[in-house]
Amino acid sequence: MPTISDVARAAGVSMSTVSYVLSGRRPISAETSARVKAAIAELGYHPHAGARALASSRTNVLALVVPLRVDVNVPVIMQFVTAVVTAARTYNHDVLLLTKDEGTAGLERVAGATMVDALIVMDVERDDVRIPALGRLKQPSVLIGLPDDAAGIACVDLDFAATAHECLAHLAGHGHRRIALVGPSPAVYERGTTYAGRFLDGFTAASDELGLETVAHSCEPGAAGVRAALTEIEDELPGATALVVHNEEALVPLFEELRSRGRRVPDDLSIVAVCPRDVATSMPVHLTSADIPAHDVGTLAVEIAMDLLDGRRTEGVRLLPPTIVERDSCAAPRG
Amino acid sequence: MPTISDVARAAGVSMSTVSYVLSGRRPISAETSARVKAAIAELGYHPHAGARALASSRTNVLALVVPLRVDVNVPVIMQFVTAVVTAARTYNHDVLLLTKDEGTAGLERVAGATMVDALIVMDVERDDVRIPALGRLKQPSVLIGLPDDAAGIACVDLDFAATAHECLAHLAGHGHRRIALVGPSPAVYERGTTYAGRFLDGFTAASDELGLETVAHSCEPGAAGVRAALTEIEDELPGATALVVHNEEALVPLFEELRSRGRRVPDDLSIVAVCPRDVATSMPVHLTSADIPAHDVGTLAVEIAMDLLDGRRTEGVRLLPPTIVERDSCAAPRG
DNA sequence: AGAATCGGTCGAAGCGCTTCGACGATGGGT
DNA sequence: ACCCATCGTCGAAGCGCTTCGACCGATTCT
Repeated sequence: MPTISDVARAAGVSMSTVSYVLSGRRPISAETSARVKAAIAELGYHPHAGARALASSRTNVLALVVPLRVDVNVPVIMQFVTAVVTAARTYNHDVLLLTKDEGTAGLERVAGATMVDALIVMDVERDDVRIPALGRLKQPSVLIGLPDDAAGIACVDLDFAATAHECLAHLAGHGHRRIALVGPSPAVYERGTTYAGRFLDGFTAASDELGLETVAHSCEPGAAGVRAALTEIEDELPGATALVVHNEEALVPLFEELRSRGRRVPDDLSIVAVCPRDVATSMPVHLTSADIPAHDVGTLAVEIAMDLLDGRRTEGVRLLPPTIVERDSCAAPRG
Repeated sequence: MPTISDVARAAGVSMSTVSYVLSGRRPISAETSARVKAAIAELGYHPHAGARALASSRTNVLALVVPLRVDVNVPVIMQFVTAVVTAARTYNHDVLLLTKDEGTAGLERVAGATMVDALIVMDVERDDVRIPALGRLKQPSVLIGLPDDAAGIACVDLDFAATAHECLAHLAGHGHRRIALVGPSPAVYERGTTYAGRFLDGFTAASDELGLETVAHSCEPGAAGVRAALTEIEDELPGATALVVHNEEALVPLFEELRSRGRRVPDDLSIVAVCPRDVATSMPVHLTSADIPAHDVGTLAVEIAMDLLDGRRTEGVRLLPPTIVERDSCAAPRG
């Protein structure tokens, strides 16, 4: 492995000149620069990351903390991850992957050891213990999700309240007045990630605003859960003509159940789902859906991290606007 | 951030003693060791990763190259990833995540910069251009998958040929003699990952060995593809009583199609699938399936990497034996 | 014309750690 | 009683890089 001094010798300059060619922090003449670059290419020189980190206290690595809970959102998580990695690369950074189960200790470890310049944390909970820990680190961090109190840490997420509003507005636009929400399982509401609650709040608010008759129900996983939810909904809001489904997992059993009840989508019942595009299009009827913009959120998280590193931009909460994609699951209510 | 010399001063010893306490490379008396550890805890000292890497040429970081192709196997990929990260942590290593689309350049970058001690590469293709590049690196690597020529690089994968054999043997055990394979889409066979071909070879060989009548078909994605495959199968092997499905994506439309043809599982048709456990149990009938042991493969990959780093174990190919989990999709053929 | 400025380069210090050789103090073997 | 090994510790070199101050020659300003 050639070192910077090999390059310097080969190019007939000093080490510092090579360094400045590489970093651009001082002007270097075109010829010198060319000679140095040629030497670099010829020797196949790569600066040693550790040495560089030691001397500059910059690692060009971002930590990304992912939940490893293997539930239905795995593809969405993967979308976040690839978005973050890809975006990081455009800023010449790499990504160190941590799992949530390492908890606070993991954050302290990589930050304390100066392995990373900044941290991006997914799956942040309402009252996440990691937030105070993050605040103590010398590296900046950005949260994907929205805790109750971000304590001044930057956050990015989809605007779930606005998403609920858009879903209802879309259905109202088709003429629906009686609409039910099939929400996540009670476990999700309890678990602490706030998106379910924010969606529900938005749903309720939009319902009032639009003058709709609505009911909201959580939905236990599995066919039985769906059946129960549907039954209760018919009980509490008889004649509902549309469903907002904020529960990816429920989608398949929901279609099964609707089929067996003889209700056709969208003829008898319209549906708007909140789920990734590919899930929406993998259903028997392609669903009109609000996308989870995992890619945008991940990319934005990296951009904020970079801004923070450069001392730009003050922290704060960024809620991305929803996008509803119209497909085949909405129609005007019957009669 | 306290440094090792702060710790040394606080404990009243030299820097090297602190270092030896941490690494255990030289004997240190119990009292000294205790004093040093106390100082470390009190100061909240973390060794600087870059400095350590520079001095020791060990980074304690593994590179993991993942495909970012967002197709149906995303959950499986995620299982690999979490297995690798978790296993790496037990060896006190972290994981740097690279995407396949960076290709050879990404490998050379992180290896050249000495950011990692070893590399684990997923989704290796038949004639993967990254293999020669990997061979040129000074770091060892391990492949997940099985190329035509591993060029001496260690490989880990499920034994797909044996898996096919087990699937057939299981069905034969139930009394089936006429069995069809619903394979991956032609694109998968062409793409270059070898598992599809290995499964097919194993299927054919086992068919002969067990004296079965079989037919194998690729299956285009989507409902239409499934319908076509099923029709051709009925044509070429009329009266087939069982299916081996090596195509996760086809499963949902397959059930739809069987329902509409009035064929019940397992009463009229038995099925063995090759897919993750959760996919198998998310079908209308819980499928008897051969698991993709992503967790084991990922863990083993890390173990091999560690062995390689310690100069232990010679490279080679490790094919993990399959496990068939019996559920509700197999019965004796009718009549 | 002399001072101030700027572009381009060099030398050296120092980032925080590991590791090698050295050294005194013990203790066992003979 | 003497030599050698071993244990426990220290000092210093050096890993490969960045960056600061200095320097020199060429402009530019006044």
